[in-house]
Amino acid sequence: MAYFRSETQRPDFVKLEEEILELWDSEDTFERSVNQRKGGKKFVFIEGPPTANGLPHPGHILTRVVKDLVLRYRTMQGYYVERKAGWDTHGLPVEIEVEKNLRINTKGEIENYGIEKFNKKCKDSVFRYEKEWVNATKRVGFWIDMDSPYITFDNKYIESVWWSLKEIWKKGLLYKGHKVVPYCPRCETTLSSHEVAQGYRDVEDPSIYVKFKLKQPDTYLLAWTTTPWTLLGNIALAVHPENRYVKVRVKARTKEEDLILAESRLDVLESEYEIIEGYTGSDLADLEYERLFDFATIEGGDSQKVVTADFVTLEEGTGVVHIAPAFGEDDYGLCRDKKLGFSQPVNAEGRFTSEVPPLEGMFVKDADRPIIEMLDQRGILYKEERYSHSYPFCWRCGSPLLYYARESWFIAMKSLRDNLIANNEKINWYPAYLKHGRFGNFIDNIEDWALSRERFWGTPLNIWICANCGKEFCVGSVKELKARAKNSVSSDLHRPYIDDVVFECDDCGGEMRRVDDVIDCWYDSGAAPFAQWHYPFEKDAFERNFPADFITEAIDQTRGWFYSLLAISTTIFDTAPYLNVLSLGHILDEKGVKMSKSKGNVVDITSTLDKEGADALRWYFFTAGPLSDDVRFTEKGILEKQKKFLNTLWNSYFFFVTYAVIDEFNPNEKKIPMEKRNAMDRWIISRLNTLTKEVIDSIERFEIHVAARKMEEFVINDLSNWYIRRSRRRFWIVEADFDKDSAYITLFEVLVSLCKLLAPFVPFVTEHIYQKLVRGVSDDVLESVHLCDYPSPEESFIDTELEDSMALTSKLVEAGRRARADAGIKIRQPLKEVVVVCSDKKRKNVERLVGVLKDELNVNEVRFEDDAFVAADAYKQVEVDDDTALFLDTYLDKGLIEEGLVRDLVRRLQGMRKDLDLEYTAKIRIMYEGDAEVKEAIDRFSDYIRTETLAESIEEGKPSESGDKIYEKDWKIGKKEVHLAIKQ
RNA sequence: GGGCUCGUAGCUUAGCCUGGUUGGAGCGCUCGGCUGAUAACCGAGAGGUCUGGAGUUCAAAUCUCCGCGGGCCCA
Repeated sequence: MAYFRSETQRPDFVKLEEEILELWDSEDTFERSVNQRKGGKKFVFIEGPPTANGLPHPGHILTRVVKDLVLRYRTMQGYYVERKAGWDTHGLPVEIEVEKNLRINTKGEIENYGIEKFNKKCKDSVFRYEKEWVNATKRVGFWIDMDSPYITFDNKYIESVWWSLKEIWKKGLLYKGHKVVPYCPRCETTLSSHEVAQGYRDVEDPSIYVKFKLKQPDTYLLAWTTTPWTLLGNIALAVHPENRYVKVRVKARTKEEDLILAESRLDVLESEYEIIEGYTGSDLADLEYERLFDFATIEGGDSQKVVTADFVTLEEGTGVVHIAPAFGEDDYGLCRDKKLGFSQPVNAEGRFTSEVPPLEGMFVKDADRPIIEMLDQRGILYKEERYSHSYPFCWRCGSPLLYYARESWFIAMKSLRDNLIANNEKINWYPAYLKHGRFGNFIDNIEDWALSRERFWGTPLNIWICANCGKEFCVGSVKELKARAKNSVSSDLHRPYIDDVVFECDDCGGEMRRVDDVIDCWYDSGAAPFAQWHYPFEKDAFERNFPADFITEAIDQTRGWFYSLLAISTTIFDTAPYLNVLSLGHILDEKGVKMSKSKGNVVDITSTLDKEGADALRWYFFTAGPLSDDVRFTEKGILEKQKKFLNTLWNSYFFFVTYAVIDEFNPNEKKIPMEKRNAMDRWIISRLNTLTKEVIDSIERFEIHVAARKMEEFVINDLSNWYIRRSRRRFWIVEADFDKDSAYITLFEVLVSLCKLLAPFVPFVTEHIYQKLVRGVSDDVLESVHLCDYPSPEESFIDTELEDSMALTSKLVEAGRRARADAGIKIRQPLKEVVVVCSDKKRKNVERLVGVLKDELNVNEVRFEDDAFVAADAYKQVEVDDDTALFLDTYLDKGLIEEGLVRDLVRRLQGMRKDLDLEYTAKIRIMYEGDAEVKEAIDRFSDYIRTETLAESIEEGKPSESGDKIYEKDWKIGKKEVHLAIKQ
């Protein structure tokens, strides 16, 4: 009885994968792989939650298979690896999708439509592509628990987020300030940076040089701006502290006047000038000037003075920069740092308020012209030009965006800078340069986190303020909310329900109402380490799972999720929330350009999965290069992986099964100790164990591509093209044989180990092979390769000397083939001998593998000599390396020629067998016609020919009949003509 | 505009950290060979201004600086 089932030679990998998916489903293999490790060491992973309101693209697939690889690997190593899926569900992108569908644009329109209905639509929309995500996730083999995922819009999740915000609030780190944001005055919406980036266009704007009068007669600071309307909000003028500035005397319309500007910007002056004085920027600090427009009220500090700022450049303008904190982020930050005042003469629609009577109600961009005219009339416009630059416009409606200070809530991250830096030190970054590079630089210069969003669909900001006395209160739980509420509390914590909840002020008895804002959805996902477990309302799961051992996402998350996790964890727990972070590159199209919807070059991953399958795709990603590098996506590349690697692996397995079936080989009955196996066997086992070591080392360093490439080389070169090719004949022996058993048991062991090694990388084909090789054959074994332990190297099986010997032998084989090619003698022609001239040490190494050398070079003898060897004329010499040379005896005697002829005949006969597609074990009868030399050779070697071709007889002559059972062919071998016939 | 990162044969890439034999592979191409697991394999060959330039050095793909191009983040 056969122990193995025969196998198809050309697998349909896609079908195979679908069958494996069904197997895993029906046997709960994933759940069991996790649960059987319960009680073992923990390996904690956090899923960075994707948003399911768009289809998964190739980049998502990459992160999913990398996560899967690492988690399967750790699981097989015995770790208990829980894997909770997560969904990111809040935020502006979701709202924008819904707005598009409703064909509305502005906040006003949303309010008219109804926040309740709007948020319901948002909630429905976030799982629009859930099915596609779940399918893709399963299809590529990412094992993660999608049945009980964390969802950021869940009440429990929100409650945990509220708890954390209250912790921050209690520490006094949550405060209200202003944030300058890109703002569309028409849509009345702030835009995310991603949206802003979409809308840059080159435009021409007025650029004006304005004279700010100092408190000395006829002396002015000359400033430059491309947004005249912002002059109404001017608070200060900035100069660079170290730059050179000069006072120059110029002729104005009627009189002379003095202007101050940067020395290197003097060429902006249009008239003759005379330099009066020079200063550095810091000399100018604190100079006071007269207010340009005396309209808007200024609150909260000084104004109309010169300050220094490092961001002032000398590439354009005058080196004197007009500062309006309401309209520029740098400006706002500078005024805050220098404790200057603030003025906001523009309303939410981008129109001047009643504080500016001459311009009241006018849209700011339309006010540029009247403002320039006003300045000109007052004689303080030095000159006007046009200026081309790129400026952001609203991607929806095309309005120019305004940078605009809005009230906003902040987390005081700047005050925690040292803690962030210290906690970052606890994290291993892959690649390492991110730690002190991009990420380190970012937190070195960290700014406070603008947390609030004036929007609808998000976690409501849990702060209530007393309308009467201004007292703040932050709610930290649902229980607290209910306890404080004067009215009933909805079971849904979202807007608009939460907006109706009012408290009574402890201090004055006034009515406390919630601020209108929701929070940044980056805070939601950054809270995942605890919010996914509903901490602290439920404690166990979080305490087991913090901090995480591992997270991975693409490089763009450096300032996104990687940061928000660290920021929140630092404010609340003052520790790092993850210990290892692997940053991945992006997927580019085949030209090396990023994939984007607008370019239309996004590859449809499902078609790849339907054609080449998940293993080929995974293997392509894992071998393409360092995971931290961008990778070009080409279908050709994936197909090549399937052909080269998967097919070779398959064929190695197929070869084994084919002969194991014929021989009824049973691995359970044969135990052959390593020392009794031949050198070839010990070599491949040694290589396998060396490989195991290298693979583990590489995975531990997250050098996934190194591990994968080493395995690929092993499969193709060592196993398939060397071990199996060299060992083939051992499997062909018909009768029971010790050496044959050694070969079987060795190949079997290698294949099974290899499956385990490869299982985290290509989980489908390895599972299939395991099922056929192990599960179907032996009782009492684990039901899945993914339930097995990951191999660990068996040091006693590693024989580096033997590996070196084989490497040298292989070099000698190559050299011998070169010599044959030089001499024009084909390999099929046997030769008398080859002489190897080398050191004693090498000789000893090669001697144990001399059979391999003889076989590969088709020579009858291998002889070793020292340097003194002098070759006869017939010897062809080739160099092997520095101290090794090889001499091939090219002399052919009659016997050798006959042998060669016979080899040629056998080769033709084997070809004919293949033409007939005969079973490997089918017997044949041979008839031939040829000259006397052919007959003589065949007579002499007839035993050999019959063994090789499984012939029962070999006769001279032509078959008398013809038909299906007879196959005849004329051959030309060298100069001889031979007729061959095969009878079945 | 700023920061970070990548750029090696037609394509995919090793080597770069720690400078030093004629810069290795694979795919594709040409020629020859081999072939009863393999759309495989083996040998020879063509194909490289190692993105451009400058510098450091006895010596640079490798270290430094300045460009160019791709990518990411931020303005």
